[in-house]
Amino acid sequence: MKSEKTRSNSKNLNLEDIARKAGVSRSTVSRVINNETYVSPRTRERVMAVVEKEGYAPNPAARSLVTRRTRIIGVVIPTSIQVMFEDSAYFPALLQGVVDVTNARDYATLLWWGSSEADEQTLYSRIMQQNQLMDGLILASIRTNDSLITRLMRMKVPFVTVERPTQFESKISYVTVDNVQAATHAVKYLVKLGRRRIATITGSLNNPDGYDRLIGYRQALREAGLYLDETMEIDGEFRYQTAYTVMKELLPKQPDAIFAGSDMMALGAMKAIQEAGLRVPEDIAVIGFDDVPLAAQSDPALTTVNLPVHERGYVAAAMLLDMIEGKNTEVRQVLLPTELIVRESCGTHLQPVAK
Amino acid sequence: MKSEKTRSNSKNLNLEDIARKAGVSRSTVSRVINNETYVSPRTRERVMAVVEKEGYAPNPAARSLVTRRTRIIGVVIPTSIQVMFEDSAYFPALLQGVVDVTNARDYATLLWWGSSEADEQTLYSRIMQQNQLMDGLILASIRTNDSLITRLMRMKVPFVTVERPTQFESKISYVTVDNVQAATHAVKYLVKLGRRRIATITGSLNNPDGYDRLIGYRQALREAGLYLDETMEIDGEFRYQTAYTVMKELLPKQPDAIFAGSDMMALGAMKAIQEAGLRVPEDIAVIGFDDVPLAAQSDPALTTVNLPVHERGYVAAAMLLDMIEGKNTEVRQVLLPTELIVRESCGTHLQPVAK
DNA sequence: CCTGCGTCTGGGAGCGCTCTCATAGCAACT
DNA sequence: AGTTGCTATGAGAGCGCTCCCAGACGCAGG
Repeated sequence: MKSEKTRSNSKNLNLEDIARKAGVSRSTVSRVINNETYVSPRTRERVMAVVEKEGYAPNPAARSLVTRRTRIIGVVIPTSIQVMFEDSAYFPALLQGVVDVTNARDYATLLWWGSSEADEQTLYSRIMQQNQLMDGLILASIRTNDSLITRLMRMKVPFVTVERPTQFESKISYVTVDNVQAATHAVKYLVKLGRRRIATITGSLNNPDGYDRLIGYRQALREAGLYLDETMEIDGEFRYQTAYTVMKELLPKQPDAIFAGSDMMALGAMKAIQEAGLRVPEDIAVIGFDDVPLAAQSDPALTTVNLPVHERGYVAAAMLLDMIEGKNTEVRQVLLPTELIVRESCGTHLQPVAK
Repeated sequence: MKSEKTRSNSKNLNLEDIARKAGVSRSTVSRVINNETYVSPRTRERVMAVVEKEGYAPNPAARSLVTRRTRIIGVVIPTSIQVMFEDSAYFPALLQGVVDVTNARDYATLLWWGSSEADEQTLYSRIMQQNQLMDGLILASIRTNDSLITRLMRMKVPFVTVERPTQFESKISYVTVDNVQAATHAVKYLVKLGRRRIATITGSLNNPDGYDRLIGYRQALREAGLYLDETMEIDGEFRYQTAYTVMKELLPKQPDAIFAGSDMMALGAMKAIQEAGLRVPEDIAVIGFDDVPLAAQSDPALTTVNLPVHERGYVAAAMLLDMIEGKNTEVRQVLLPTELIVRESCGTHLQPVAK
């Protein structure tokens, strides 16, 4: 009995194998699978039949070795999710927006997500090491003055951020919401309802979203001719627990309204207010930011600013793919519209103080 | 003036370039960057100096073309997140567990996440097309009788599921929680508190988690000698809104306890109960499943079953990488422990009915 | 008949790595 | 001096694709 090696039946065929089976050359098969012109209909049909029968798929490594394209984009989220946005659905919604685009345009999405343990710089080193693996990057929650940004610019890796950059702003493509304008609008709404002692619990100020919302708050007070009191601005780190704690410190100052930089912080603040025996909105109005699903279900239901998070990911991904494919090479900055969602936590129905 | 082409200064160097600069051969540089033996310390040092100075990183496509390894794993989540788990943090936590492992072991994570529009089969076709791009897969929320599973098995692509498979169970490696046992334990707890008319709002029954929890519920009633009433088992689809609706239909049957297949459903049920003027837990006890962050903040705080979601992803990823690296080739099944978290929604403090 | 010009096909080079094999150098034994 | 064994290095082939170029073929016009 001849010793015949039993080869793995799952062995992947290559172009040459398909060419042989179809009685054509490697080049012709390549033309067919890349849907190029200059192939006769008869040949094309014959090749396709073999390709489908054998379940052939081109080897992506070989392909991208020569094309220098991978059809993969990376999404970078440095902080472990719990730290940054707790139980809100921000990153899932953002990611959903991204994959809706990459799915439709036949790209794959590589997730660069920080671990609780590992530090950001390690993650960034790995990303730079692997930069040839990706055609471009979407950056979320990244400090713009980080060396990653400069390295990416130097290596000419296409990227889009989903926050306003704090550096190189004119050279970086980004998509965000007009935080300043939205915050101003929200605070003016409080003013219009008759509130005068409006405090704010801010998100982390090294995050552009958090920072810009504070700027918007100040601008509204200024335009309303109200006194700016720095002790009425407290950092809540985007966290429920922190907001709960700082709200208690805020109570002795007797604010009549709280503008929170996120819904989770608004809910934390509301809990502290209610535990102190005060009523929302009668004693203190609370307004949030984000419009998380939970906001509609709290008691009282939270008045907040709705952000198009899904769209943020969607637009960023679309912009990135356009850059990669050379459809739109110039730098673009997109500000998505926000919407004030009026519910109960500011007492829209009862107007506590006459204007 | 000589016309001199300005070449991109971001051109990636290759092994040969580094070799020339270090005065050694391609092979030697390869040995150094792969940390192989048989390189003299002097040479290694000299090469490393050049590598670092030039910021050289090997081309992943070229490398995996010959090694047939990519150091990339895929995570497959077919349904768009909103459909399946609403605002709970299930998938983020699962993903966090996965990336904690891949980060530590220097793998990259490719996200195959369904779009709302695109159907699952399209996604699965793309995955199969790209199977050479990944060393293995983690499958979440996939119907085990799907053709994807059989194709993966035929192509000998290593994979691990994070639910109990409904088919080929003995041939598939998976990691999940002991849903049956956990549900039995939870329902027995209700029995011990004196509840006798215990209804259940189940998750989707084509999901193994949802199905097994129902099985556990029935088993507990049987063991307690209680009557099994099929009209007391209603599908809540894992959704807050659906649970809210079906709970209203359940009220006329006068249950004294609800075992919900998820926390979100428990909260939906609680809302319906309270809106009907009944009290939780005095009139109806409610017990959930998942221990989402929100469960601790509801009123009353929800008694529920804590699942190690992060660990589920963590263990699955670790198992997959072991399979890929040939450290552990045999099929393994892991059941992670659960924990009953007693809060207020079952009235632990007040024991409404004497035993 | 040749030439020109489209359409279609095949062969060869080369992308940047790894891996096998050959070989040089050197020390320690016969 | 020859042999052995180990360390250290280099050369060559080849992974599976794309892309460039050469050439075959058919058909028009001179």
